[in-house]
Amino acid sequence: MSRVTAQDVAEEAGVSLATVDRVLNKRKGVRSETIEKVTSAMDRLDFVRDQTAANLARRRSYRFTFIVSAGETSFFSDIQSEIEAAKSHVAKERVDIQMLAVPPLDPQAIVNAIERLGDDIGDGLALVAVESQAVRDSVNSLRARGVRVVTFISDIPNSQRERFVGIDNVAAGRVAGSLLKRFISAPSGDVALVAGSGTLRDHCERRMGFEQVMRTECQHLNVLPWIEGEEMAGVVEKKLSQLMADNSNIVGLYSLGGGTRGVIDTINSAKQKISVVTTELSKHTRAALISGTVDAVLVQDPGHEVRSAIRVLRALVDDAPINEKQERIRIEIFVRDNLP
Amino acid sequence: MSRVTAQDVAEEAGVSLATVDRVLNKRKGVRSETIEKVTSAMDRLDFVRDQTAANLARRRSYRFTFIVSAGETSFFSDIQSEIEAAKSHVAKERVDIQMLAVPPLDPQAIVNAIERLGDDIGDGLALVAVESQAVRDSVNSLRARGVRVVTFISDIPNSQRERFVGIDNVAAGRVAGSLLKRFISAPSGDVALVAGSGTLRDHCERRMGFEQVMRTECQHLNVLPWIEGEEMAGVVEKKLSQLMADNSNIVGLYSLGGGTRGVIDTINSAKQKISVVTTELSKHTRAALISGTVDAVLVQDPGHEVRSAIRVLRALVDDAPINEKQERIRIEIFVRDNLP
DNA sequence: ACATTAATGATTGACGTACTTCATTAAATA
DNA sequence: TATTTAATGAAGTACGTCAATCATTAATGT
Repeated sequence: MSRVTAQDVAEEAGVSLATVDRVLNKRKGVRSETIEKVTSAMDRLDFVRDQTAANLARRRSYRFTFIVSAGETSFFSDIQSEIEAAKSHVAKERVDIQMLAVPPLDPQAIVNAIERLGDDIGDGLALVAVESQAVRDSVNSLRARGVRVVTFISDIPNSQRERFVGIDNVAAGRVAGSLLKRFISAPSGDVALVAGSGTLRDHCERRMGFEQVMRTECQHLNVLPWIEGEEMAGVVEKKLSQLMADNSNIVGLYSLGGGTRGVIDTINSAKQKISVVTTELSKHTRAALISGTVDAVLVQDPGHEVRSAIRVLRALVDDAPINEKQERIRIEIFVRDNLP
Repeated sequence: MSRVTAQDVAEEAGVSLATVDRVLNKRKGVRSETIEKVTSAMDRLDFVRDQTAANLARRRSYRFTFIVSAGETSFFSDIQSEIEAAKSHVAKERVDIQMLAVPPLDPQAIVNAIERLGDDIGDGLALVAVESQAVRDSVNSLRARGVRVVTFISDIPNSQRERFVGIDNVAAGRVAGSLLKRFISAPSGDVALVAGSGTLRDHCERRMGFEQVMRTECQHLNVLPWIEGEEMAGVVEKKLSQLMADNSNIVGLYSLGGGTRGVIDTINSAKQKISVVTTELSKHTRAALISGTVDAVLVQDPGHEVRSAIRVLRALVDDAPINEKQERIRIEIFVRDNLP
């Protein structure tokens, strides 16, 4: 039994192929009772239109742009290589992807990039957003032009972006908190907090989630003022070793942004046994997990995020439903034993 | 700039379309130097063949069969509904899926099902395998007939199955061990182990991984003889409450299979504070995570597994490369705060 | 009754690749 | 040199849908 075609539906419904096509593509000029005849015939025959043939006939090809941060963190270089990998992978399916790396934390750079691209931006944009009115406006005007926009990794709420592809950062912070709560067996002590920059929404949100848990469930633990590491290992190392020299009672640490290498180096050379949770799966965090310096690493899978962004953009362009379960980006917890 | 077609390649290489096609589809009758001319032209023009058009022309449609356990556990009912969901989703791409549920733990049922299907099994089979020579033979003869076979969730090594779609269960057991090791703050105590059946390979492997960690890293903890719960909540509850009555010093528990509801009910009605790690994300384990009865739940994502099995089977049929990163099934750790 | 509009049919040519047939040319063998 | 064999070209059909055109029919208004 071969597949049911539109022609079969036409015969079953007693109409012409042209009419079936009109119904299929929601073109006007069909009486509602005829529409009914056709749709019921489609149901009876279990017709599913062949997307591949449809795309071919439509000459539809998708063109998407990724604008990502050119940060020197391993996370963003992972993101970039995942985009490259996906690019060649989806090329077979008539999806063309271009990537632009812009200086991190610079709203104007994003706005300029979008301006410069013009129509070359294609059918959709995946954007690592930075909180800023200029970016918000830029996104909104893209949407007005019919370009589909998703934010990526870092969201910009209250804009017309149609979706955010990334994790719930408040929840990520809470996960860190509730893991540390369980990991720390000491009856009391201080907890250090290392972040990248206060201007990054995702960092702020993680911190918020973490402190929520600490405040409400860990009265025995005292969260120290946070260290702003500027995403640089050297800065982190300097500030953290100072902090540890000043506080001999540190029992836990959460590093929620870049510069994790600095955290690891500092702790390795310290004597205290500290429970540590960090982000990002890099060479360094892997080694630290295995050696036991770090207890858990919280991660968002860059590959999943890139593929998800592409699938979502495609679904938006096609007006197709989105498989929510598949597109949910996980807050992944890695310990020594489930490292990939 | 529109896409590069095979026709463009033909012109660039100074040959006919027919020759390009011969090269593209590895048909014989082309001189090696001509092949070189064509492939280099493809490189120069960045030609990527249009899969959608190719599939259309080939009239290729895929037919895959899933044989899964009809177990009454929530995990397998999740698997089944994910297969149903995927079925309608991939139908647009000319992929036809049928599902067969067979009695769990019954090798002969699997063999019979495969026999009965005959050629109706289609191009590929995803099988929740059971350790047995009869099943192994059955798989091997399918492979000999050209049917592509992947095992699914539960592997059957030393067979000709081309791939296993599922998690590393030994690693999952180790994860449970190293989490409990950190969660348990008591200086010493007993640890209970609840499994389903000793005849299930995945359960044995998890147990092995768990005991590895306990033996080598947790000398202060004593793993009690394991409880065989037969995947039934009632049985688990009975045996576990007996065990807890006999041992007043239980500080940790790992439930690695079905019947987790029995574990939760028992612990809820006990007074001791026990660190608990379980499997499966069900209504019950979610509630237990939120209430704090359970500390962590280790999960394999059924949706991911189903979609992965389909993608892998398709790649096998097409002789296409497999995106290893995308197909790696994660050992997911859920705590209260990263519940989906 | 006639003109107008709306709904439908019939037909056709894309889209990019697969695959076949038949003819032609070049190379290898006798 | 004649003959077989291998390599290539030329041309066409098919796949299932889209989209456009033109012709036809039915329904509506004047």
